Amino acid sequence: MSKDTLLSESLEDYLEVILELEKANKVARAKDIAEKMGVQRGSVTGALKSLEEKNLVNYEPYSFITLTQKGARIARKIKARHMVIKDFLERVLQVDPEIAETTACRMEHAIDDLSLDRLVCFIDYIYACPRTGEDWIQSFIEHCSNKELDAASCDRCLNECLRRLQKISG
Amino acid sequence: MSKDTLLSESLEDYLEVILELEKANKVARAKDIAEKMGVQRGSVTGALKSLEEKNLVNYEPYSFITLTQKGARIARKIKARHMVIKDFLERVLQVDPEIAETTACRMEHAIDDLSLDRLVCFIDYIYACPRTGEDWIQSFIEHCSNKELDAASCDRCLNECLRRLQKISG
DNA sequence: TCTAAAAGTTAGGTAAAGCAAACTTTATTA
DNA sequence: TAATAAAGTTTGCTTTACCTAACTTTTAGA
Repeated sequence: MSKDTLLSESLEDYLEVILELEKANKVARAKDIAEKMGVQRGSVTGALKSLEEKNLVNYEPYSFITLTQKGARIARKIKARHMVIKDFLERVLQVDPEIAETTACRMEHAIDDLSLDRLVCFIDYIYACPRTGEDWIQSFIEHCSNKELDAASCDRCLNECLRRLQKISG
Repeated sequence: MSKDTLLSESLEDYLEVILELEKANKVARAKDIAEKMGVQRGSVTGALKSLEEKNLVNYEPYSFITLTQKGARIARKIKARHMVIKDFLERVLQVDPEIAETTACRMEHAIDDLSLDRLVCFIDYIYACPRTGEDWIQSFIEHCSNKELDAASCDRCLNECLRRLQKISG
């Protein structure tokens, strides 16, 4: 029924953009899709036909455009991938938001479901585990420039951790 | 000179495969490229012409195939991306090696240089920092199934960390 | 309400990447 | 060394995804 129709990256992008426009305007218009995708209006028509054939959008010439259930499910999935990857790049790897955005746009088509689940879990774990968290990531940034763990900041960081551990184990 | 010729994913894959074959056989043969890429022999000829035009391979009809300096530089870069991503998926996220392999094959084309650098640094940091390392990842796996941090294993994990911290701070 | 502008579609074209099948060159071996 | 097998190339076709330009439909204002 709703099995993997194996979409191209391009069609995945269209679904994602339509989802965003639906959320913003209740309905997507071809012109806005074209604008968001950085593509000519004519190209949108072709993509819509192809998505319609695959039962991912409700579309007929000159009509409004909405996602079908199946289309919406896929669009949300891809958007979720995007957000998780962007989050990881930004909050964990401390990548600049703009770069994180464009890289997430590409990686969202490449990651598999299992790895994504793990990534979600991993980000969660970093912030939940008393051994890591905010300050641990802070010291990652320093590590990035130093490459070598430097004694002074490592000490500071360890004390932070110790304090937290003592608080927990009483 | 050797600036970003903006290769397609497909051509990047060809370079990577040629690099591997060169490493194994000193020289790449079209038949082997076709086999590794899962593509017909005829398609390889086309790709080689295109790579030759871009000065990435030394090629003329019926000749052996080798990478130019520029081609080798790009191929190594992509291979490095592949290895780093695979390493992260396997050793950090604990993704099954086969899935890690195929996902790395796709993600290697999507990641940017800065994020890759950060990822390298991050993996290094996890294993270098006394707060994390092998046992911390071990407990990540448990966290993955439990979702909630469970008191018993968290305690065990904390003790492991404490022991290490005490050893370091004397 | 009628007409221009905006939105949408169609038609024809290009480029990348692949296929299958026919063909040519090179290599092997009898 | 000749003929045959293997490797490589060419040709013609397909699909995807885009473009531009001309055309049609819809919308909105005078």
